[in-house]
Amino acid sequence: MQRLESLHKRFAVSHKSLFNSACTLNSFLDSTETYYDQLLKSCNVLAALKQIHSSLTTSGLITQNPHLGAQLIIKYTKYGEPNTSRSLFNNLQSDKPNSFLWNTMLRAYTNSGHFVETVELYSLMRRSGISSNNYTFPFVLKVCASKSLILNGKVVHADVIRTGFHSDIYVEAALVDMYAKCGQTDDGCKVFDEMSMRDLVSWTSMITAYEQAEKPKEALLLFQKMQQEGLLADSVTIVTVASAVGQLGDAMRAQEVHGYAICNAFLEDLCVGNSIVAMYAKCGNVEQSRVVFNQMQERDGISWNSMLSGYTQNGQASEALLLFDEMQDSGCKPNPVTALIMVSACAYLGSRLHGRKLHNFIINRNIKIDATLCNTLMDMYAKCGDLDTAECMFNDIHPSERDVSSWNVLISGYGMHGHGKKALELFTRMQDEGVEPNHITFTSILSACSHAGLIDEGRNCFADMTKLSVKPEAKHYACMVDMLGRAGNLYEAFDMIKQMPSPPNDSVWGALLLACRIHGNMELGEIAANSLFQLEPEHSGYFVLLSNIYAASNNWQEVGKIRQAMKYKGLKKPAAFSMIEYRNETYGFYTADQVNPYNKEVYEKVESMSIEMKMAGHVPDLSCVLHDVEEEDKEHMLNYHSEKLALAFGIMKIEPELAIQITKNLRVCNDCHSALKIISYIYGRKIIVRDVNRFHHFGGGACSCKDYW
DNA sequence: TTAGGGTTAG
Repeated sequence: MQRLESLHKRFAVSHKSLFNSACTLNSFLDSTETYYDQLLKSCNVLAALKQIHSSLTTSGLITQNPHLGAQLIIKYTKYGEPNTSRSLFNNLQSDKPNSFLWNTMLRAYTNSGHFVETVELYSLMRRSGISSNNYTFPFVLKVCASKSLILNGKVVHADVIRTGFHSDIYVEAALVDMYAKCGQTDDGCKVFDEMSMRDLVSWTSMITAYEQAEKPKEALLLFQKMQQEGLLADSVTIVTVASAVGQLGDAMRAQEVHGYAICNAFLEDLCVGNSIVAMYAKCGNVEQSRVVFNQMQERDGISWNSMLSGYTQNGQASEALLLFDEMQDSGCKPNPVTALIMVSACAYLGSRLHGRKLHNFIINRNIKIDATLCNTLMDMYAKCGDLDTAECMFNDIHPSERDVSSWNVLISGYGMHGHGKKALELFTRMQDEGVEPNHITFTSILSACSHAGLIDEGRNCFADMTKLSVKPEAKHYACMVDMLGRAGNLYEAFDMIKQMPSPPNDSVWGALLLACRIHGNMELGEIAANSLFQLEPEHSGYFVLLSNIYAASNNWQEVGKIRQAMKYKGLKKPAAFSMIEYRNETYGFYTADQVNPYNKEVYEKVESMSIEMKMAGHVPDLSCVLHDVEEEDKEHMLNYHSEKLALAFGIMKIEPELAIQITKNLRVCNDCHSALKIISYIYGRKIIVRDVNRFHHFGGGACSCKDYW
């Protein structure tokens, strides 16, 4: 309070000398603002402004010097009184109209986010015959850029040319930015190419334009050209360049950018640090992200969010959960973006416990649940096996507030749980309610048809795409190939790939390879695998699938060759891992796990389950063991698959009336799949398994996937 | 005596 009183005294002293000169006023206004800003955000700066305003009006100074009025206009708007600014502006300009005051009012509106008012005022300015100048255009263009008002932007561009300011470096940079943000990169490029002089900001604007248009190669090429012309980047340029490298996913270039930032001391800039963290994560080098993150002198919410999302993107959702705790310990408050990232992490993990806890956290912390967060929460529940809650949330959204993503999430939720018919019903309902399906809707519905084996319905949906002008992309073809492959129509699937308008990607060939593995087609399997080895030479999963095909036909020689190739390339099959939740705790099991706390009990149960299954007629499917070993050893290996260990744990611990839910990081093997079916029958238990592709609901000796997965 | 370029989520 004492500090506040002294401020008031200083204010009074300055106020007395205020009439002496305009210079005193400006510095006074600035100092008032700074002091109040720093000391008390809620302090009544407005009262101070009003006092000054009235003194200036009484003395008549305000009409003599336009800059005094301009200061008040800017500050009134800044402190939440745009209307007071506007009436002051109206009074002043009716007295003595000049461009400077108009520019000031435009500046006040633009910088305080009153975009509609900026556009309206500019329009009034034109009608009133006040001439615009090089200061006018950047403000208006900035609004057109941030609101994607391309039509208004073009009108302003015409005004720029008409008034002869098209060679002003500030106006040109603003034009480049406006076109870029309106998605018209080519027009922006044209302005950029025609510039007679370019400074760092012009170059950065154009580099950003390419980066925003997801053309990272062009962005980086331009960055190179800029350096060739002898310009040194600043921190803003580096942020954009880092983002472009992230889009490209080029780990080598990521190191170069990082090096450049270190050499030029840009890393001290918080934004640069954040962008480097995000860049490394997008290039798959999340360890390096963490190193940079740990080295940062200062961190804000974006730093934490970048690191959290880096872990999630790279499949290290558990690390994200740990870091989330650290974030709170450090005193950084999670924001809605943090919530979104963490909900996605829980969805990835398939952890219902963490998901629910997080949802409660979001509610308790009053984090606003907007449409996106709501949809992500629904998605999380569906992916954690709690489709009921996802449905409830969907029903709770007012019909007028359901967007296309809300429908997509639920359609895809039904799909992954094998409820194809329900997904189709929802697909029809959304259209009846006037919501247009987009490319994601079609991915969800096609995949739902595929999971449920609804071939004809799937074909119809694929045909609907053209009718609804949604262009089929590779991912849609992948769903179709998966669906046809499931039905055993391998050659029809292969024909579909050949007819694709764009080159097939890895997911398309991957779907064919999976179908070949299930139906034991070595000929097409080899074609698919060879294409995959060219497209994704480092992806171990495809090697494993092909070796599965050979193993199934006892072709151990080929299996050996693949193992050799994998060894040569340094590829390893990721360790199989299954997770189960019991009474607020999460338990994880690796294959042949020797470290879990229930080791002895679990292994005893596995052995007894194995006998029970045999008695019920289960024959171990030894083709699932890739190693060329004795039959008896193979059977032993099968028993210790991670999902079987988790299952044994679940049978022992989880109350009989509750479903046993297991999440696995890879695809469930054939033997485990039949074992799960038979166990569901013997023990009369409901077992839900989420594997890398979908959910399997086991009960009464059958699975919802109808044995295709 | 006013002006142009930036990072995180899906």
